[in-house]
Amino acid sequence: MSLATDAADKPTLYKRIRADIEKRILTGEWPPGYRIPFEHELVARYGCSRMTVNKALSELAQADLIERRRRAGSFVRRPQHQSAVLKIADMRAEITALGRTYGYELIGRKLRATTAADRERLGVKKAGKVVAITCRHSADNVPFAVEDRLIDLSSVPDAASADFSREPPGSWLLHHVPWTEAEHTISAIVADDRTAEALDIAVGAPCLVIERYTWRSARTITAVRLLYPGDSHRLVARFKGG
Amino acid sequence: MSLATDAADKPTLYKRIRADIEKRILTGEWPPGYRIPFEHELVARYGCSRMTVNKALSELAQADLIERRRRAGSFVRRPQHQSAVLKIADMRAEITALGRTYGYELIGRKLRATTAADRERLGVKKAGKVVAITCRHSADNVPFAVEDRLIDLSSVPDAASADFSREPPGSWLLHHVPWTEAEHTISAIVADDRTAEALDIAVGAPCLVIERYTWRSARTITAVRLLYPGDSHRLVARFKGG
DNA sequence: TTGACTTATATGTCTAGACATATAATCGTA
DNA sequence: TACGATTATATGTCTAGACATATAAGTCAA
Repeated sequence: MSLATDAADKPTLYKRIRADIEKRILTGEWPPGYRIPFEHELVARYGCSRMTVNKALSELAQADLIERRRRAGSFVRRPQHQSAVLKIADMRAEITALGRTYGYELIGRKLRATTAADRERLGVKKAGKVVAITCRHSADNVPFAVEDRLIDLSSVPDAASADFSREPPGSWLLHHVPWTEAEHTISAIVADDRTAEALDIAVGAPCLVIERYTWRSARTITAVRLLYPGDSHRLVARFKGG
Repeated sequence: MSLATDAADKPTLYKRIRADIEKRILTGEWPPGYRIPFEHELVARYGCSRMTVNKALSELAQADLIERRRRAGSFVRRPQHQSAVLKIADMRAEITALGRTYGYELIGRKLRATTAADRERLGVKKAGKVVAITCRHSADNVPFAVEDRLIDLSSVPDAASADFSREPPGSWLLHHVPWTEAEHTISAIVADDRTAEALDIAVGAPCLVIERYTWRSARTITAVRLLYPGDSHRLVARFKGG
């Protein structure tokens, strides 16, 4: 039998404190600029030690919900519209999540010495070798996106002998490269002849372009350009999702 | 005089521990799946208490760099390309950051009862009133983006009497609404006659579209649609930026 | 009024313990 | 061999202290 008020002893104390404060901020009860109770006040309110409330507040500060200032206290921060978590899912995951059948097709693969354009695109200076891959992802046999990728072989030598006819280079890399950082650039273009044909859309139709440049501790790994039919595809980014 | 190895006693111990581990992960020295030393081993290595290494590891877990499993240990996670922090800056900040002069111009403002299309766009069911705003942001007097916005007056009644002829609705809202969540959708279109004229580009030129839907604890606040010339504007998202 | 100095205080970090809990590994039994 | 019970252990949370440090606020002199 549980107590009358339903003890709900599931979450730990520091998480409850964090959730309590987060709720007051998100509902507007504690607006931006509001000084939330001092640690010693929360200690008294929750009847716990300072380290416990400190952990709750530290996590809120890490999430940019509050700002902590020595001697002054902790303050609710202004919402920051400008920052959003953009999910760029793995192509297969993205398509299967839509309940559609994922399809992959290798269009071209070439191993070559870097051209000046390749070096420009990869952001490297020295000459070297790359694998250039063109492939297409489809959903229910309808073109979903075309991919145009360069892999720097000086960083990922194994890619020279990898078989990309069945496995998309993106997932291959995900399993063969230990850790990476990436930069994304998003823009819009209209389809030229080749793009239109590859995506099975009209010439002049809008396309969304995502360019991703990936590296690991200052070493370039890959540069990829993804072209989506612009009117069908949508990227959804949710801010401050709990 | 500092010691030979350069003591560098600036950062606190837990931050040093966190940075040490992060570095090994990022350089690939500890690849995905690698079991990082147990807490008690790190305690021995750094000569500190368990709470200190626990704080370092907890933050790495929060940042999704490692995964912690009871009784098993802590493991380096696989890199997660699919998540990137997309910065959608405030328009003025974005333009001034480029070293250009920001300009704002109100094109139209209308207070009206919601149409079915408005309700669809705002995701509300009940009838009500909205302010519909169209405006233009420019950089060095060149059109930079056009904005088309609805504000739900049942959530933000003050917006009815706000003066949007000088202040963009985005910054007005930022100062009048306590805290919000948002969802962004990005797509591409080609400019129709009106868009082409507003952005001073050719009909049929590509445009990048960002739609943002904002709410506060389940209450709709605003829906905004931003149109950028697609070949000039770029959104940059950086993943796992230190 | 202004600037320099002092003080009070809230947060930042850390310790040396404690018990809770999930679970990998082992052991025992059918 | 397969499965259920037991045990060992790494992490999860928490405490009651401690000292460090940045800084808001007050004090005092020029």
